[in-house]
Amino acid sequence: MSNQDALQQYEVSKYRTPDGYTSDIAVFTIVSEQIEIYKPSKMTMKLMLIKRSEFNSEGSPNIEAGKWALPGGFVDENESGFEAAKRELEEETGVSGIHIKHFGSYDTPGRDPRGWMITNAHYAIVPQEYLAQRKANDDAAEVELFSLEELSGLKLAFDHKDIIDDAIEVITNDLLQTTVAKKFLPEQFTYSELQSVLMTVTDDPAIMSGEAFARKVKTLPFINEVEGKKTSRTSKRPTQLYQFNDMKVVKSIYTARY
Amino acid sequence: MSNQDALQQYEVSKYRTPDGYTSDIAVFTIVSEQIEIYKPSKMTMKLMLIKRSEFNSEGSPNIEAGKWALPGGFVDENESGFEAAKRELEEETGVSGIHIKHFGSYDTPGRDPRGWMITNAHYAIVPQEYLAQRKANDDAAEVELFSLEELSGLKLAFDHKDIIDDAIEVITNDLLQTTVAKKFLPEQFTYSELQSVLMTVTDDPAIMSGEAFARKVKTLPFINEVEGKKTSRTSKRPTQLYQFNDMKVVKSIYTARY
DNA sequence: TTTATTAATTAACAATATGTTATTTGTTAA
DNA sequence: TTAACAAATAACATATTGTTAATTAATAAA
Repeated sequence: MSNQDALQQYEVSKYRTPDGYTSDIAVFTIVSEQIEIYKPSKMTMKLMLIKRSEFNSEGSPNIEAGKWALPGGFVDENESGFEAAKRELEEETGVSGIHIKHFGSYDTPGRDPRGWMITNAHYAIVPQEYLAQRKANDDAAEVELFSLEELSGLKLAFDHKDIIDDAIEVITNDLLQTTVAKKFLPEQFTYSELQSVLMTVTDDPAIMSGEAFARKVKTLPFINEVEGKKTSRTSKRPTQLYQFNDMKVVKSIYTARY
Repeated sequence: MSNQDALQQYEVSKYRTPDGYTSDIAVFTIVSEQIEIYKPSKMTMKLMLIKRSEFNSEGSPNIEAGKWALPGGFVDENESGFEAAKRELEEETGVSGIHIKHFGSYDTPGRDPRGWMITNAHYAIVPQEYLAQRKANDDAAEVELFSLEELSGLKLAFDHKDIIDDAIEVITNDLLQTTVAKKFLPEQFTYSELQSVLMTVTDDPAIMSGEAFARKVKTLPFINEVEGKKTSRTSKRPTQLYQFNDMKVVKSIYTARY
């Protein structure tokens, strides 16, 4: 019996199938407020949410209208959920080629009143300039950036509260245990800029201490000093620039210091 | 316009929906071969695969027959993909209450010749005794444990090669960066047993060195010495037992040693 | 021009932690 | 008794960290 024959006898209609397949994206950005020139910026992690409108694009009343939600939408038949997320991110922010990563599936029965709906959750990292641009382009749409603390007070659509909580945990871990921090930084950065990014998700004293961290950055095998290149972004005194190389790092909790 | 009204106007049938929604499980176990009594066992990580049969339970010819595949199956309407994975794991191994974790969604168009099929991939950790039991119960079924090296030579169904590669990467990272190693160990274990588990996925010299690792285990905040309790499983000389506490650990690559 | 200011950098050094080799211990089995 | 051997401890040179202090290179105010 060949695979062909087996295929002919397979009836797709035999099983009850989901009523919808969507992708949602938690878009994170770090907003840096440079209080004064020649000072390191104060960085804050923010999440972009949209307010669900009263009517959808076809004029029908919208489900969960008025609540804040993650951007997202239906997956087309000829694309993967990941591709759909990329497409929707571009539709929402006008940005492509940005870091985006799948981190979970949400399919609890009853999570969406419209039926058996499955969503794939992704997080994306978008530099703040892009989002500022988008906001300017489409001022009517209700799009807003919320700091992680502000999120707890919001009315959120569907099970997006759960998805967002998971997204925050995942991005926190990834920032500390992988080199994604680079997606929040310019190609070349100072130790204090890297430090500020990490401090949006950790208060580890080994990272908070300026001298220790500055010394440590020089020894990390996945970061290179850019010889002779300096900037005055963060200090009057020109400051050494660094950049990530493409080394892959996995470090165990059994060899760490505590 | 209330949510109720919106719901009434929503037509489920408007969108093309997937043809099937499944869950697959990569079942890992560590096989320990104790060569001699009073010696630490040699541990090897293995993955359980099933050989797809020629005909399915209803007597119809089976798709991808004869190839090795991850156990799994269709998600029911009234359960989540995670619950389906638990159910299927229990059907396959007779075990419940075991560590199981979702790690990815696979939905590339064309991945399954039967149509638009979405699968959620999970990994499970099952102590070898359970699998030995299962094998004994159901000797006819083609179920086999493969070491990670053996996997590369196999003919695998669908995109299970990709899923398995991802599963191995995920479990490797989790073993090193979380405390899941405990799921491969008895409640109380010796430093050399923990070391053997970790050595199935790493060759970090800081973990391989007996003296250094034994010293380090005592200082890890997420592992407690079980005062006064010893075993002779691994040595003639009674050996100190340890156990994990429930501390949650996240350690950054920026503070590790290289 | 001089001086105050400040982030970055370097220095200094005690306190910890690690890698390594050697020694001791507790037990079994010959 | 004694050999064997994993575990445990010791010993010590080396490396890393936490901390505090000093220095540097620039700007901006006086």
